[in-house]
Amino acid sequence: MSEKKKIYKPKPVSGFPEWLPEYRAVEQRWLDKIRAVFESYGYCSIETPAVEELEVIAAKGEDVDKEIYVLERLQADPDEKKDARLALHFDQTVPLARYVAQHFADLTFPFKRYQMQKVWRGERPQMGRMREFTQCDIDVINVDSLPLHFDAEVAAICYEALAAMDMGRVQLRVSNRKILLGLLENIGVKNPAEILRLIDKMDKIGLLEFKVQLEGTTEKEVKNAIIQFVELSNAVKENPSNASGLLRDFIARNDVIARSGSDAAIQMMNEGIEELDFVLKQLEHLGDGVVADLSIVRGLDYYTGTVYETQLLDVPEFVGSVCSGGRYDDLAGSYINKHLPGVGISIGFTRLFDVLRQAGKIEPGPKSPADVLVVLPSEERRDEAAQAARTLRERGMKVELYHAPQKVGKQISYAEKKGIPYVWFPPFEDGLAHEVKNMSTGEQTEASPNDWTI
RNA sequence: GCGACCGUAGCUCAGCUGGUAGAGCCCUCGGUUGUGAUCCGAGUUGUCGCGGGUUCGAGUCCCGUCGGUCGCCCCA
Repeated sequence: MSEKKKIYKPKPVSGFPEWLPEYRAVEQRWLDKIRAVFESYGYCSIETPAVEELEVIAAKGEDVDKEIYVLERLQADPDEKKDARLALHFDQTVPLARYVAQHFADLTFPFKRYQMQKVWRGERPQMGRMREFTQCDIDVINVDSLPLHFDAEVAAICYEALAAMDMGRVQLRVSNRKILLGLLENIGVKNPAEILRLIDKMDKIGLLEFKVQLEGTTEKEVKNAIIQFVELSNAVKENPSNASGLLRDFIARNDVIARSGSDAAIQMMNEGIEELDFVLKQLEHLGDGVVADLSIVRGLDYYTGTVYETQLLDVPEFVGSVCSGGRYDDLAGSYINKHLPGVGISIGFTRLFDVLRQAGKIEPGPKSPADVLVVLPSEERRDEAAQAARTLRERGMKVELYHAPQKVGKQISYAEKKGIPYVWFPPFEDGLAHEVKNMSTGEQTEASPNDWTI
């Protein structure tokens, strides 16, 4: 009686992506390139644990709570309530804050670090949105004050990292929150969050729909000022090189601002304009890869100045940002009694990779890293084959030795399927020479493991 | 978390208004002796997501449930 084996049918867990070897190879190559660019600017690497105490993560507050995965044992002890609850981190900025506070005495400031790790968010997955994904973060943190220079530097680094991969045109869009926040405060907006969210959606919904949704949110005078700002924002988009001129002009002409404004608010706007101006000037060498875009707001409320988003111009079907960040006045205020301003930007690596993969923009790599497959002619000749493989490996090649003395055709077809470019034939009989076959041309020549090169 | 759609072999899917499962790909073997990608032949593979209901009979209809895709919220 043959009882049927119970099979648990494998299925993917939605939002937890995994790739086949040929795509994983590309992913690894890309990560190496990003790392190389980060390090070329002198940023160091750190890694923090996958989990933090829930208290630490929830310090960011509000509606990110619902995205946090908590960690617990299936069979928890009844008295385990006493222990701190653990949670998977949902970004790398909060762990960085904790890290900096914790190792404050041992770090050298400005602290420049990059971090490439998985993060987890309990969201409904869809195109470009996962529950587990890799982010490549780069941040600078300093004590008391942080030069504006870094706002430009981190953006330039990320742009360079993206350019190092073959992904078509990307555009980094920069704004400064002080401009919009100053304006809204200035004109006395009572529900800034709602307005900000709406402005952030401008690109997606268009000016017409924007005006419709703006109806009923606030009084007329304020509304007009906002619409004027959005029109200004569109004008800047059309003529990004004149961003600061357009902005200054806007303030000078706007009678709502002139009449009702508080000095502090106007000062904030001006500050924002100065800062944006400086950052854009520092990034001029990147051409139209970097533009001003006043409609960029960013949801996370700790950003206080410069903010960034990045679009893949050659994948129009995906409008989300693949690389975002900004400046925060005080990163670690909730963990240490120091003032630690910072600026950082994060490449949404998995999003970037998956969107490009689905758009057919990524050429898969070989299924094996090997350069050479050494054929095993027979058990009697295994030593000779293994020796040839060792010699080639010692000379720097990646070499796989076939595992069983099967028919030669089978061994070659294995190399073909795995994308191994060369097949090595040890002598099949005493006195014969080694041979090597180039799989793409089919050409086969005599060769010696001691001096053959690819 | 809310809404719409979907769930048949490892993969992509077919299965008409209910009558007890099929194709292509993949995989394995073969088309003699030491050479792949083509071609030809043969073969293996399914609790039709799960549970219940209607029916003489359900992959096919109904309910529930779980999973997936997309949209919204939000974001990398």
